[in-house]
Amino acid sequence: MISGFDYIKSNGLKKVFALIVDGVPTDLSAIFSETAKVEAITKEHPLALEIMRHTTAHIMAQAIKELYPSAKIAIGPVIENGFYYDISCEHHFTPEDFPGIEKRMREIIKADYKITREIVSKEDAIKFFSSKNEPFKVELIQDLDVGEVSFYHHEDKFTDLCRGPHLPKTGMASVHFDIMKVAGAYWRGDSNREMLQRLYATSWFTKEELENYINLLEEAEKRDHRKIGKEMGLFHLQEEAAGSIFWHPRGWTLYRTLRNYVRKRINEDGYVEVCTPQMVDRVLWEQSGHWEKFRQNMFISESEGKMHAIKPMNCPCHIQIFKQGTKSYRDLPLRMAEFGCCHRNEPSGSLYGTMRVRSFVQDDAHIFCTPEQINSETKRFCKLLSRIYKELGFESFSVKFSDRPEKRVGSEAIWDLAEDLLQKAVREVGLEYTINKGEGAFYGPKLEFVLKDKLNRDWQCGTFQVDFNLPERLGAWYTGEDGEKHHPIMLHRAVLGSLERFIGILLEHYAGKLPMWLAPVQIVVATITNDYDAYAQKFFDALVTAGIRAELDLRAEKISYKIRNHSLAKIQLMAIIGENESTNDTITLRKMDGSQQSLSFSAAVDFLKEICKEP
RNA sequence: GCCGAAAUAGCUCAGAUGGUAGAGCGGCUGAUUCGUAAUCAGUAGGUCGGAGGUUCGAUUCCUCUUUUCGGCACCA
Repeated sequence: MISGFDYIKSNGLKKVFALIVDGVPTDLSAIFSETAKVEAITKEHPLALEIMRHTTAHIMAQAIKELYPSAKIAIGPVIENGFYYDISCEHHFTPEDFPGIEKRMREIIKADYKITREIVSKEDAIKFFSSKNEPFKVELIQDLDVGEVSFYHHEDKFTDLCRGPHLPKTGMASVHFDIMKVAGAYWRGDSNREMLQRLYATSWFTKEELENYINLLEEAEKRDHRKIGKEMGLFHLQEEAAGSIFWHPRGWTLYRTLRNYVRKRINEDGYVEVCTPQMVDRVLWEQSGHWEKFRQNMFISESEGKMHAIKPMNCPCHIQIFKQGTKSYRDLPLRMAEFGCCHRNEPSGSLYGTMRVRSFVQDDAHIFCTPEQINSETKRFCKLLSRIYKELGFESFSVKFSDRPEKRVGSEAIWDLAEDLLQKAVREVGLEYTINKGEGAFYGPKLEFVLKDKLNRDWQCGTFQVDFNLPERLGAWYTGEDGEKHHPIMLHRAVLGSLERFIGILLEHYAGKLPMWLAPVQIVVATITNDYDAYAQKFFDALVTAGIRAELDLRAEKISYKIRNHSLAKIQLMAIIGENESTNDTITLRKMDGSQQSLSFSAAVDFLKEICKEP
């Protein structure tokens, strides 16, 4: 048997963070057989950063315990870009405390304490943390279904419960970290339990990486759709209608353009569009089961002794249309779409710009079909969605498949069928997917489509859910080939999700510089002096006739002023009209980056028609 | 909903240990007609988020409340 330290020494390895012994990540202190398969984790290894961050999280906990002895520590995991530690403390942490904690952390790193692992029996571990007045650790250990746990000691200065592995000494942790923010977080993610203080930190091997990350955050802040929406004059929100959007002319133009584009695509794909009531008697929601489950989140209106709910979704209404008259298997699949405005009383703390609102419109549709049609409808939808995402400028998206949850309705046979059909269909259209075990809806399995934006952030937008419950609950049926009555399968689907949210995503993805066909103002025609107003007006009129969304700026301002003005509003193209243009019957088109080209009057109109063309 | 922070002119922000506020941009008026990201001058504009309380006096201190921001929880 040899130790990890022996191993790296005999192999002449340096700066090893940890080892992977027979496939299991372990500390350098681990003892293992000479014949074991060993891999050294150095800086380049994918696990290295994670291990380093984890140790840094412990160092932060140690620093906090030393500076605030009354602090009780909970958990401190690694997350994307860094780590956090949850702490219960009488002292309310503020960003002013961060430099002090960071300073102490750097001292701990400099002190280069040895980090050692110790195996402790469950009983002793509980005793130890009880004596240290660490109730969260005690609870964690109590809930572990094992006989012994491992401790990590920073010499005699600090001890934490942890599975590891960790760096062999604190001096190996990177000093390129930054405590970012403090926020509340429920103990064990349970909203009924104590709220702890969560300190978030980011940590990197090099200063450069840390700076890159900070820059990325700054870039994300610049792209914030709330900020860009204001700069572009798209919408506003105000106190009297929290969670609902006031769309301004430019914003509403974007909204309508996006909606009409989707409308065109689904129309081509064999959908019919409907419009259903905004308010529906509670009886229908009781039948659908929503009243029982979501009553808290529904807006209610009462009149003449009747209680209505403002619709939180469209599906029960679509079933009402389906139920009109009789349906035969020949009517299926029936693809029923609606850009219906839905209201959900979202918790106040969850509201976020246009991304999470109480009043929104989904590009919603329900496909009524037979079980045999699930496969072809799934494929059809995947193709539609792929095309729409691509045309909107999203190069890649991923698919998640959620299978049967514990609490569910429907027979095992139909779940088997639906899950198989769904997965098979996704494979057949050539999409890769990952499985979200047990995450399906109670009424059926589902697919979720996740977009990646230019900042590499994920946004779950599309959804495709098989439902073999609601049509039955609401009494929808069709006559099959066999002459018998059958309940149709209902497929709930959306490509963009909510338009409000999707517009937010688009704004952040493009940093406001939308593709021309989506831009609310495609061009501003601006004159250099008022002598050329007539020529500018003529060009502007030609553009409007050609269906271009143009605006005319005849103000007696300098051209540089106008350029700055419109550039700040993210207008990407301007027509500059001065003496040259007017005398030569040309148009100078200027892009936001300053590049420009001169075209004849008619060529300019054609050019604009071309670049503003909707896909 | 929970924890924490914030709210001052249309926007971005400054400010006073309690004596009713200030800048830049924007608006308006006038002048300027000037070729690629801010022309000059003048002027108007604020119950300092809302409601109570303490005080001779509150935008400032206290309580409540609304909204926003950062997270957590939630998201049919």
